[in-house]
Formats: sequence, C-alpha cells, structure tokens
Amino acid sequence: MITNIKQQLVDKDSREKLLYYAEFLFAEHGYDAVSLRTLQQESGINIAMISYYFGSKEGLFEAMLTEKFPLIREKLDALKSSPLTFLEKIESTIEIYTDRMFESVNFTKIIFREMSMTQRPDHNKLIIDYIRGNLDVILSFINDGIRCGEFRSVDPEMTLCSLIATIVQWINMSPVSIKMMKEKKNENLYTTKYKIRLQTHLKDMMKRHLIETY
Amino acid sequence: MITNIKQQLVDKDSREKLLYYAEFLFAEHGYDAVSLRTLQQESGINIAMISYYFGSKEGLFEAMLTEKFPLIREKLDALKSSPLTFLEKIESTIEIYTDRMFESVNFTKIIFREMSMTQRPDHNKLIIDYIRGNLDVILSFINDGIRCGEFRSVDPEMTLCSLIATIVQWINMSPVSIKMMKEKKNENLYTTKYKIRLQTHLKDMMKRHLIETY
DNA sequence: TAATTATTTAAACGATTGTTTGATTAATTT
DNA sequence: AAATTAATCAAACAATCGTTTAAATAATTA
Repeated sequence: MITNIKQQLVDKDSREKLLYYAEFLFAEHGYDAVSLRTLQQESGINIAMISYYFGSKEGLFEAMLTEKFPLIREKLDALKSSPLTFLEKIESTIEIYTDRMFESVNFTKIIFREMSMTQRPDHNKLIIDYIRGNLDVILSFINDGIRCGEFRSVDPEMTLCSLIATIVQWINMSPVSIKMMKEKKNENLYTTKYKIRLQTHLKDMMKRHLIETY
Repeated sequence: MITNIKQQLVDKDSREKLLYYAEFLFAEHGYDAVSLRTLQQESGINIAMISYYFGSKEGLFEAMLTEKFPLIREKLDALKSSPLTFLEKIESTIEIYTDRMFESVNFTKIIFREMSMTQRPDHNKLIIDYIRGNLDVILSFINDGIRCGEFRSVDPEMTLCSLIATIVQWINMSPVSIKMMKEKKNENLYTTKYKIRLQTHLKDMMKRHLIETY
C-alpha cells in the first residue's frame, strides 16, 4: 500500500516529494524528532533542496500546513445556506469531518498534536485561525438550532467539543484502540468500515443529545 | 500561581524539581523540543544531575510517567465491585476522569500526545499498557449495561471513545477553545467552573445516549 | 572527629542539528 | 546552438544536542 503511494510519487517533482514525506514523518515521529537528514534519506531528495524550496524546516512545515489543509470550509459554508434542518446540518457536518479526517489521517494527527503545545506560537497561529473558522460555523448550527427550538438547550461549546473530539481521538488513539478492538496488531483503524461505525455512532448520539423527542 | 508552585518547590530536592519542570516543559513544548540545558535553566538544577538520577533523558521521561501516573485504577476497581447501576458507574467514571485530568493537565497533554506518535515504541509501551487497563474497565461497564438491558445497544468502543475524547480534547484544544469561548486571552480553561460544565454535559449526553426511556 | 557516601559542579566529549556554500548538471529560453 | 535559468549535489559551517568526566562540596555514618 505504501509502496503504491511511493510509486505514484516517482514521477512527481522533488518539492512535492518533500511535502509528502514531511507530512508522513512528522505525523509518525513528531516535528522535532524528524531531522532533515532523515527526511533526505526517506524521500531520496537532497537536503539542500529544503532550503532551496522552503527556506527552512519551519518553512517546510508551514508550506505543508497551508498546502494540505483539507478544504472543509467550502463544504460547511454550502451547508450554512442550505434549506436543511439543523439536525441534518449536524449530520452532514459529521460526514464531512469524518470523510476529511479519514482522508488526511497524518495531517489530522499533526495539527491536533501541535495545538496542544501552547508554547509554539509559530505553529499555533496558522492552525488556530484555520480551525477556529470551521468550528465557529458548526457552533452556529448548534446555537441556531437551540434558538429556534429544534434542539434542546444543551451546552453548545461542550457539544461541539464532543463531536470533533470523538473523530480526532479515534485517529490519535489507534495504538490503544487496536488492542481494545482485539484487532490484529498491524490492522489499521482508518478503513471505511470504521469510518461508518464512527459516523453511525456520532449521528445517533448527537440526535438523542440534541432532540427532545423524536 | 506558577510562582506559588515554584515557591513550594524551593524546599524539595533536586530530583523532584527535575521531574516537576520536566513535566511542565514537556507538556508545553513537547519532549524533543525541550533540551536538557533548557531544563537546567528553568529548574536551576545542574544538567549532570539528570544522568545522575535518571541515567538519561529517556530515563527522566519514564520516571516522570511512572511516578506521576494519576491513580485512577483503584477508583475504577472500587466502582466495579459496587452495587451501583451501570449508569451510575458511568457517571462516577466521568467524575473520576474529569477530576484526575483537570488535576494533571500537563500529564494528560503529554500522554495523549505521545500516544499519537506511533513510531516511538519506548514511550508508547508504558502509556498503552497503563491506559488500556483503565479503558477495559470502563468498556466492561458499557458492555455489561447493554447485556443486562439497562443500556441501549450502542456501539461500546465508540461510546467509550466519545467519553474519554471529550475530556482529553477539552484539555488539548485550549488555545482554540479560549477564542471560541470569547474568554480573555490568558484565562485558563482548567478551572472548576469549566470542569463542572464538562461533567454536566457528559453526564447528560451519556444518559440520553445510553438509556432508552427515562 | 574521621571516614565514607551522596550530591553538585564546570568543563569537555563526540555526534547530530539546521543551514549554507560553490560547483555541477539539467532544462528552458533566446 | 548559445545563453540563461532552474535544479541538484557533496561538503562544510557553527551551534546545539545528550552524555560523561573528574574534582569539589555536603551530608551521613562509624
């Protein structure tokens, strides 16, 4: 599977290769644990190309973030101006987020890990501004749903936290979850099978949480 | 507040100081970003004391983990053999976890961050074995509750994931949450006020999720 | 009090870090 | 085909990394 992806990268240029392997290695080992020489070895691209294309390791990280940010915003904005009920908007949001996060497992790991390190303003600024915009849209779904009487008067921020957290944590907890699910050790938890279980669970839980009687 | 804690540490010995500042710095910057010379500066303890007491930086990390692991297990085991309903056991679990995690914010950040870095077997082994035991107990509450008909037939693993994830994510997302809550920038989200909001939300959500009619 | 052990220190170790250099090759433009 | 730009490379840079040393001080034991 990985070799297939590598195969796909054979024809791509060095810049893209660096971004791909940076994302992969940062996700698995953490930003600081990945030396540029490791990146050179894994990607096969000369170390000097990093400063050539990105200026620095920090520049590489920033480029990876800005160029690989999953484009969730457009989909959320489309939802915003749709004629769906607020519950349907929440259900769509669950689908959008699980889809995107399961597509971008490495990316998801990186941003939510970096977010927890409060003393790294350079990394945090980009992440916070991006994430926050999306979360504000979802929060408005919950708040408006409450205001118009469709939803119970739940705690909006905590509800949002539960929604996002469930998906993120499923992706981040994989080493523990694998043992818990009694899966074979190297089975991964990012397959469609688990994505659907996650979606089903979240939709069911959110519906009962948000709607008084149904 | 921090200076108060520092004050408390004045009389403590070097080993404890190193453990305290290691936990603090690892949580804020990440394990690899904290050099032993930074630790020396912050703690005021000579760098050679690290290998003297812990053998290595890795040894320091391991000592910090094993000596600071919040003792949740005993409380969970006590719950296990109590005459409470399964819903009450879940509610108590929520209280135990929020209490412990709010007491050990730095520690919580570190272990759930390290957990997401799959290529660090040394760090992961300790964490996984510890966490997993606790999660298995909670999972048994959910499974037994379903089996005896007290709970709906929810997805047990996903439900557990939502429960833990909500608390962990609230602790890790603080830079984003602060903006969302329109709090003053340096206000922290680890106060009793927010702990109670989190507990109330989780209990309410889990009750509606787990119980058919009530 | 003398001897022994525990703690602390500044300085140094080799290895590795991110970054840059200047020469060389490949691709593109004129 | 010649000239110009883009891409790639091995080698070197100073700075910092985790770790160790051997000497000095403090605390404890005999």
